[in-house]
Order: sequence, then structure tokens, then C-alpha cells
Amino acid sequence: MRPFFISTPIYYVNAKPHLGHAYTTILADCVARYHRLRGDNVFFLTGVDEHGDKIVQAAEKAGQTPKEYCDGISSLFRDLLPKLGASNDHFVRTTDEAHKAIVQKALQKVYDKGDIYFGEYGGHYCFGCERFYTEKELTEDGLCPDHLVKPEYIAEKNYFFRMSKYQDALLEHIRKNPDFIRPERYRNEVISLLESGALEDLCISRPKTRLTWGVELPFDENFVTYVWFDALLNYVSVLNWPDGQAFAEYWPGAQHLVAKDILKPHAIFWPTMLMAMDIPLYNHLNVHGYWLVRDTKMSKSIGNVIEPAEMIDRYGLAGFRYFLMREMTFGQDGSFSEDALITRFNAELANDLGNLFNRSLAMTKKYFDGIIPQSGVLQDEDNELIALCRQSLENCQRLCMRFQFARGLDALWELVRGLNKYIDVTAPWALAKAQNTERLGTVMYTLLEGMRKVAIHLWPIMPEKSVTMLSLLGIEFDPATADIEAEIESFGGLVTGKEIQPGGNIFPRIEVEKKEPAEKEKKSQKKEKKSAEPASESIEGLIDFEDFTKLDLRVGTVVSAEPVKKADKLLIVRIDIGESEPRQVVAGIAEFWKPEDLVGKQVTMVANLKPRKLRGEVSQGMILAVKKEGDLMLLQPTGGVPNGSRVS
RNA sequence: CGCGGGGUGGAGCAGCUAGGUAGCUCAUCGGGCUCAUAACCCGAAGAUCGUAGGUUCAAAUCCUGCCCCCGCAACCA
Repeated sequence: MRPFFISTPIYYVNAKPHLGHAYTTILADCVARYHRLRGDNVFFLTGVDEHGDKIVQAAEKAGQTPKEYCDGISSLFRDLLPKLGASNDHFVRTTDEAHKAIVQKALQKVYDKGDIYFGEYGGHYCFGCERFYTEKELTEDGLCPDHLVKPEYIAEKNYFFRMSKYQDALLEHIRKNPDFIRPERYRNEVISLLESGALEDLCISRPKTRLTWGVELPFDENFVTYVWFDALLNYVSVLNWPDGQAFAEYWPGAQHLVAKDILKPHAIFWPTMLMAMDIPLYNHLNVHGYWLVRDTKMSKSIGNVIEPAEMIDRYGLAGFRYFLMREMTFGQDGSFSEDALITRFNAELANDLGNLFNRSLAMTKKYFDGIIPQSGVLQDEDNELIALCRQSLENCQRLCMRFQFARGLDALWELVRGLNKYIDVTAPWALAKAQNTERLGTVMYTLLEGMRKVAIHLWPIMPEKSVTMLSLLGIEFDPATADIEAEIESFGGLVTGKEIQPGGNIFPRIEVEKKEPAEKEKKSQKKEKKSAEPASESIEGLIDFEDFTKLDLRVGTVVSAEPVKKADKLLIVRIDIGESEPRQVVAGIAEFWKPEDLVGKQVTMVANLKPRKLRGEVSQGMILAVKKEGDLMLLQPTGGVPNGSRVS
């Protein structure tokens, strides 16, 4: 059996799972299932990354130990898997003892080889943030962007992985193997990264004085390893590298699936690490894009986060999985909206597919008492359908195998539509009327056999519905014995004489207007309506009155305004709000306001905003304004008021 | 000259690597059918393929310039 190993990234447990996690997992699941239908020996891995600073901080905030915190969030991820229909063979946690032991083994091996060395890591450390900043991240005066204090330069001894040593070998490998990273755009990106600059060595440790929540270095008890030699190693630790049977069995079929944000670690760090460990490189890195919601990235502050569990509750697992796979062009960003989901569901699942099953089974019941008839002599229209079937399945499989589910499903739907058309062309009801039973039998058999093939090919996408469809056709489906490749060439696998089970559409239409909307739906419809009006942004999240009173809003008069050097959007505005000195505010309004037009105007500002430096200038507040079609209106009292008047 | 992606009928997309009738889904209009759901099937209208040049017998597809949009980054407090 061909080995096939597919992994999702291990998800970082500093927040709850969202649509992106769900998509990656479901995509990997579909791929895994497709390979199972081919008879491949599949290992599908997912899991969580539980070490590091952020976890410690999040745990502290929650008043828990890191371990307790991880147990909590990790179970959220683990519990979501069955809900997503994921058929993963293993769920890895980086806190697993077995994983940690192998991490140490790997570190020791690379260390012994001389590819890990002890060096100095110099960095600007801000004690307020408890983190290092790079030169670029600091303000122009070299201050911490958050605290506006000068960070201390700390030279810290750390261990480094000699990544630079493998740069050329990696570049050569990528050049020689066009499919190593796919789709091509990400391959190009990596190549240009590798060509453009010298690869730096990778800092892989943290002293225990700063971080203890990690795997201890086997050759220095004062350090833990940091991120890469922990997280990435999960892909081989679960296979029990180096001597495990599973490693020998599955690693030759290794592929990874990641979202575009972690391209670099997987395309550069991981392969060079593999080289250092003398492990053959994985076969393919498959990179997918982001889901956008209302054309922007999902983000909590915008309030457009999609809860996968909520979508599944509302539209069903099959519809959700189908939509994700059908809508997203692999590698590109896709757009999620409930409207689009409903449209696709109704058009493709309810009308095309569900209705096809419904009408065909009803006819079988009516004309043959529910018994699958025999096929007789084939006519042109039958042969045409069989040819279409062959072509459709061939395309579908070829595309799905390369993660191109959107196009693969499109190819499969050519068959679905072809079957609907076949009914129209052959008009079984006319044959029944003419009592042409033999011809009618052939037509019905051909139809049902085509449906059987469609149902099998949908198993990776919606396993439960697929099994249902097949059981309606009198088939007890066992994916383990399926041979999907053989289904391309053959036609006639459907067993004659079995009884079918008619009964309604297995994909009932999602009615949006008619039904009394449930509480949740009401809310979502409201949201949709709001998003339809571009002028008003949706209002999300209510705050307490106390939250509002935290704001100190003041009215003041602009006493001076001047552009910020080397900045085309910023103005330095000084505002008299009755204090001894005017407030200096750096405002991003230079595109709309000339400095001279601003002077003398009264404006409203937030007076108690934490000061922050922008382009080297301190800003002590924020001017309130409204944007309107490329214009910017300042918020003013309707009449003049004394400077410093408080807004309430 | 910061990095990257994109501009194709009303909407959303495919096609571009290997130039040769511009394809799909949704929406609109007309027709057919009655097995099925407001379904299904057929047909029609609708695109100078962002723009200006170039290469070519032939360009959505290759080359060059320009415009616009979107991510990241930054100068949105």
C-alpha cells in the first residue's frame, strides 16, 4: 500500500479555535479520506502546540498553571475535531512525554553533529513587555513602542541552529522539485527569500531564567528549547523517529498542509532541520490562503469572527464542509459569507444533487417497485453519459488529489448535472407510459449507477451523507474496501436486484425568508443587513456605562498644525484644552486637511489616551472625526464652548 | 523604487505555465417537461478580458509602461 502522511500544523493554544483552524483541519481530512478511498495507507495528524511565553502569560492571566491552561484550551481543539468530522489518526500535544523525549533526542543528534552552537544573542529587552525588540520594531529614538521607554540592551547567551549551512542545499532541492512547495506562488516566494539574503542561523533556546515552560536542552540544563525544535518536530515525533516502525512506514509519504502565514517555518526552517537530522525531506508542502469575511481578515476587534461550531449547528456539517471545500480556490484567499453558503447549498446540494436522488429513487419505486432493474442494450445517450461520467471522475480525482477541491467538485458536478439532463433526454415517464420496460430498466440502471459513483466521490467531503446516499441505493458502503481509481474506467458496479429506499430530499433547501427566524438567525440577518449598507459599519459588542465613563473627551482649539517629516498622512496638531501647555496630537488627517485650515478650529479629542510615538513624535490624544466618501469631517460642538469642556 | 496578490458580461470565479471560437455558477428574460422542491432541462440577452503600446498570421494568454483595488509592513491614537 502506498503510504500517505498528512499533517495540519499544530495549533497554538493561546486562543480558541476559529474558522481558519476548522478549514485547515477539514481540508486535511478530505485529502486523507480521498487517499483512503484509493486504498492508500493513510496517517492523518493534527494537534496542538502548548509551550512558550504566550501560553505562560495567558495562563497567568487566567489564574492557572500553564499545564492547567493547556489542558483546558487543548480540549477545546480536541473536542472540535469530531464535530468537524475529522478522521485524524492521532492528536499530538507538545507536552506529551513521548514528544518531549524525541525532541531531546533530535537536539542531541544535531548538537553532536556540530550544527548547534552556543552564541550570543543581543537584543533590546523591554522589561515592561518582557520581550526582545528588533531594531526595526523600536521607535525612531530607539524606544519601546508600547511603553516609550528605552529598552535595555541585553546580550544573552543562547543556542543556535546552523541553518545557514543548509541554505544552498535547500534552494537546490526546491529548484529540482517544482512540486515541493505548492501552489507555485508560494514556491516563488520561498525561492526569492532564499535568493535575496543570507539565511541567518536560528536561535533555538531560551534561558530558564526567563522561560521554563518548554523542553529542556539535553546538553544544557539551564536552557529550554524555543519553538522550532519543539513544535516542528511533532511531525516525526508522533511516528516515533528515528527507529519507530511508524516512521519507516509513513514518512516516505509525508505531506504537510499549512496556511500561508507559517510558510517560512515550514518551507525553510523545517527542511533544513530535517537535513541536519539526516531525515529525507517531506514530499510536499501544501499552502492555503485565508478566509476573509466582508473582504477583510477575520479579527476580533472588527467583530467578524466566524465560529465554526455555530455554522455547523446552523447549516449542518455536510453543508459547512461542502461550502468550505467548494468555495475556496486552493492557495488563494477566499471569502466566507452565510449568504454564499446558503446559495451554494440550495443550488448545488438541494437542487442539483438532492433533487437528483429524490426524483430517481421515486421513479425506481414507482416503475420497478423499488428494485434496481437490469441494464439492457445501450444506446447513444447512455454511452454519452458513461463517457461523461468517466471524464468527470477522472478530473475530479486528479484535482482533489492536488488539494484543488473547488475545481474537483466542479468537475464532479458536471456529472451531477449530466445525470439530471440524462433524465430529461431519456424521459423515463414516457417509457413507462409506453410500457417499454426493457429500455426503462436500462435508463434507470444507468442513472442509479451514475449516482452511486457521485455518492462515493463525495465521501471525503461529507462522509455521513455519502453513506446515507449509498444506503438509499441499497449499498452498505465500506470505505476500507473502496477502490476509487477503478471507478473511473468501470461502469456497472451497482448490484441489480437490490432494493432502494426512496424518501424525500436528503438536502432540504435552506429557507431564509419564509420561516420564522430563530433567535440566532434573527441576529445574523440583522448583521447581514447592516453589512449591506456600506455607509454604516455594524455595531458589535455592548459595553457598560462604566466603560464609557473611562473616556475623557474634551473640546479644544487648534493652536498650531504642521506636517510630520517623512510622513504623508500625519499632522502634528497642538490643541489648547485649557491646560498650561497645548496638547500635542499626531493625527492621520494630512490627506484631508491642510495645516492652515485647521488652526483656530475647535475639535473634540480623547484626552486620556495612553501617549504613543508615531513617526518619532509623541501623540497625547486622538482627534475625533467622521469619514465620508474620501472626506473627513471633524467632530465639533454646534456652538463655541470654553476650551477644555468635557463631553458627556 | 518596501514585499506580495488581484483587475474577465449585474455578482462571484475559471481560463494565463505550453498564444488560435472567452468558459462556469448565481441573478434576469423566454421556452420545454411533469419523475422531483420555488425543482429539473433547453435557449436568449449581457464582456472592446483595467489601460496604452509591443511581439505575432493570431494575445485574456507572452513583453513593456501606466492606472486602480486588496493583504502585510509602515505614517491610521
